[in-house]
Amino acid sequence: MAILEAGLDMASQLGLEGVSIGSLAKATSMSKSGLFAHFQSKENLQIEILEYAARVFAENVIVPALDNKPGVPRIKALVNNWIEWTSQLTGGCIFVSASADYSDRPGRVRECLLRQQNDWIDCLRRIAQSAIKAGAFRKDADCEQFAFDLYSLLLGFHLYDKLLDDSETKKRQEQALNQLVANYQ
Amino acid sequence: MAILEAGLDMASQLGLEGVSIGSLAKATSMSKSGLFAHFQSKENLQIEILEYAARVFAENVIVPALDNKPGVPRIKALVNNWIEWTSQLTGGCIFVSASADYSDRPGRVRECLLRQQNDWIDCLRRIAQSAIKAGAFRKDADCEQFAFDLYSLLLGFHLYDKLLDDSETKKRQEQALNQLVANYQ
DNA sequence: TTGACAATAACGAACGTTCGTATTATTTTG
DNA sequence: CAAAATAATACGAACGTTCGTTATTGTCAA
Repeated sequence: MAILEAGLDMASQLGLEGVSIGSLAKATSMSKSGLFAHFQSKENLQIEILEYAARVFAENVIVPALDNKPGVPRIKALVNNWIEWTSQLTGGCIFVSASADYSDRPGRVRECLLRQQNDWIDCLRRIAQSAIKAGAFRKDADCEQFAFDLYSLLLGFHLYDKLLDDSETKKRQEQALNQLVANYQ
Repeated sequence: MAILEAGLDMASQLGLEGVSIGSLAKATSMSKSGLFAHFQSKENLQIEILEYAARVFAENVIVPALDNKPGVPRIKALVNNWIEWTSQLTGGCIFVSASADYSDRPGRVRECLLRQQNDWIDCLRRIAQSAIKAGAFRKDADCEQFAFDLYSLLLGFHLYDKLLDDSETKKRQEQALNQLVANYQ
């Protein structure tokens, strides 16, 4: 859907809360009312943008990573896909900004986001499990901890990359990832 | 300043962009115009909130951490102070949410935030250097990398703690910190 | 020591704009 | 022609901002 695509891009720049019906209508060359008819509230629009983002995310980040063989190749592919995903969105990963925005804003949007983030962390955990099964990680490696560590790394990269202009950020990320993987081998 | 204190709390919940003159006036039992006269624009208000936050942050997080002796004690104190800081603010660390908000929103607010974040990362780097000098870290430890790793860890903790309801988040953070420190010893 | 005057702070009212939403019309399409 | 999609128009509320005014405080000459 073209509206959601524009909405996603706008949300990545201004945050989900910054997407207004009027500005999104202008961006899609539609009338405010015509666009509004598609959703029935702003909350619905926000949720549909989030779910659209999750579909794009799964398609571009998760699925192609699973094509790689379990262990380090799959992990590195996932990280690179994630970085590619954040660099395509003008203002960065929508889930990162939304997580900050909705940390204390109850409602259906937050619940949706929470579900998605739990799914994502589950995904990271399963990737660690597949690494164990493939013999790339220690048998007793803590998969939940791995998910925490890896997500933290991605968040750190995101902040460095989007806010600061540190030209060495990519190197920092690679070094951290190598160390992280080593800690679990 | 009482206005800035209320503004900081509001900004931690709704983001810096979510602080409106009207709502802040209501929260401080002032008139919109009376409050507005203190700042001369919303942008000024946002910047003053950020700078107030930086003062509180330095006073409650950085300064008391420096009372501990260099090395692991100082690092753990800093981390614990940071966590305490984020838990006091209703909606979490204002710098984290602002970093997400202003990753693609040029202007004076972003410039101010960028300066502050560079200062913070410098602070982390210096703490690693003091750990080296005290013999707690390897002589060739990469202090810049340490700053990246530690800040990433804090960001991961922040997301887990504020968004998800993972009761094991504190344990995850401690384990990650122990591993992180070990990597540099 | 008092009276005049400037400065400061806060006020309520209103500006024009944008917000999300509702109702009603018009167009497009099957 | 019926139905679905889009547009037009309007609503009340909130937005940031400006205005003119009042109340309080501090300064300084008479």
